[in-house]
Amino acid sequence: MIYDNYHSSKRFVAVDCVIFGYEHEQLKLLVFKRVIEPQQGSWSLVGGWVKDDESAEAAAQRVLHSITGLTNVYQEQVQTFSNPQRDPGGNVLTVEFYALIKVEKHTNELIHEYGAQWFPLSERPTLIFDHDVLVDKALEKLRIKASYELFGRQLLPERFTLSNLRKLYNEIYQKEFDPGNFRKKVWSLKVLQQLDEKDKSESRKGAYYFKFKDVDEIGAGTPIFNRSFDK
Amino acid sequence: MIYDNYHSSKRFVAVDCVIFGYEHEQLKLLVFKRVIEPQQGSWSLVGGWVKDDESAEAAAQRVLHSITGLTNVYQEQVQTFSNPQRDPGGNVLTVEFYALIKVEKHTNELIHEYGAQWFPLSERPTLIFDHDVLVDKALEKLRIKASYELFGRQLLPERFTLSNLRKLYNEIYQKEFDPGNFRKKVWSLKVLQQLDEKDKSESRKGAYYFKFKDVDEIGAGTPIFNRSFDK
DNA sequence: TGTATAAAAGTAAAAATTACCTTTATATTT
DNA sequence: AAATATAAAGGTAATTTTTACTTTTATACA
Repeated sequence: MIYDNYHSSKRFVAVDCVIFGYEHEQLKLLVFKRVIEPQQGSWSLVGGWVKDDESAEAAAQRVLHSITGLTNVYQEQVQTFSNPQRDPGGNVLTVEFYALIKVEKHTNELIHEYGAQWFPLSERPTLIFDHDVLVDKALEKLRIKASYELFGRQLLPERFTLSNLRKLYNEIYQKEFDPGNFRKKVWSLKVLQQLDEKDKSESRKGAYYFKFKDVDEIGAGTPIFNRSFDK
Repeated sequence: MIYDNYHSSKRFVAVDCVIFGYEHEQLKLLVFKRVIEPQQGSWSLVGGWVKDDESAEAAAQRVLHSITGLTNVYQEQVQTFSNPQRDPGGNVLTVEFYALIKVEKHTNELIHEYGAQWFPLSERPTLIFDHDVLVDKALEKLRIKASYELFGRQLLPERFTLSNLRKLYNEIYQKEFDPGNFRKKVWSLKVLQQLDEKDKSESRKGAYYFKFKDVDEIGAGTPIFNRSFDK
């Protein structure tokens, strides 16, 4: 090691994960009861220390695996918080990620063992430290993502109706999209494939199931935003 | 300190700044000749260690001040790189920022003393480690920023013509915007104020100078992108 | 006085968005 | 068996925005 002179003996490096799920037409957040001091027992994001020989990305995957049993969880780095005073327990730099998972029974068992719990985003408890800010930032990034490309692959089941998808968008942006216009727009993006089967649970007529096309079937850019300044 | 058990004795925390400037109708990057091993003498981004009692944001400001003499430099966090192998000199986690500065004579003197140098983005030398990736990420973020809101306040002089602004956009997106359409679009955003004076250096007729309105004069949202999915 | 130049303003076609309305399919009720 | 109710699916027309141009303007210089 070459940089020895410059070493800090006081800073810790952690990851925190804002874990989003979608169930019963609600966007949900997975938080857990803190098991270490300070503020043991308070609600907090799921996090952990970054080991010496791993990247923050790998640490986040490890943490996500430990509470959900899932591997290869979809995650995006959000930003890093490094104010030395942000955590009263010490100088903790945390790299924030958001993760998207499908809420399912078997993962939920593990989650319970872990003392974690799903909350609808709007009913989540106050979190420790700056974690409420982290949630806001993650949501902001999520919204930007969902405006750039059709979103939902990681949150919805394999097949879903356009109503399911629209309601997810309603949740994300906290507004009501027009069913007809939403259908037209989404279909025009050419990233969905219509299936033969219908979901009859919501209507007499039944709504066709759709699925996301495979990633390699989709052309490079299918932005939902419409750039101005194109010429 | 409560977390002592979990402390890493091997990881360093740094910041790296992708410093953009704009001069002679070119978007430029400030890089400098590395003064420490490994790869002393190679071109690299401007960076530095994050001290124990400061945040990454503060460290970036400190580094920016040290080479430009400027305070309150505009900066945005880009992302954090933490692959333990990214720097052969040790396990260095770096928080990346981009910064925007006006290229001016007096700052340039300091920059020279420091062994730093401006390069047009397209003619920049290869940088050490993963720094070329960092530049790409910063540029990506810059482009997104410039598509969300009218951009240039931090790079252009106090007053500028619409041609100046358009050429900056040409540089950022590497394409030619139509002068008429650009003018129409930019003016419709209502974030510029037209001045009485003209710049006669580029044309017989002369082009009116404009300036950015003060931040508090500008209404909340003036996106350049046009969201779909608005209803 | 004419000419050349970029600035500024204008225009019309095309595309996208928006706010609706109509038709369709079918399980359930009468 | 027919009527009904419902969400799905598809359609439409007005409006707005974008795009690709053209025309007019102001003025220094030949």
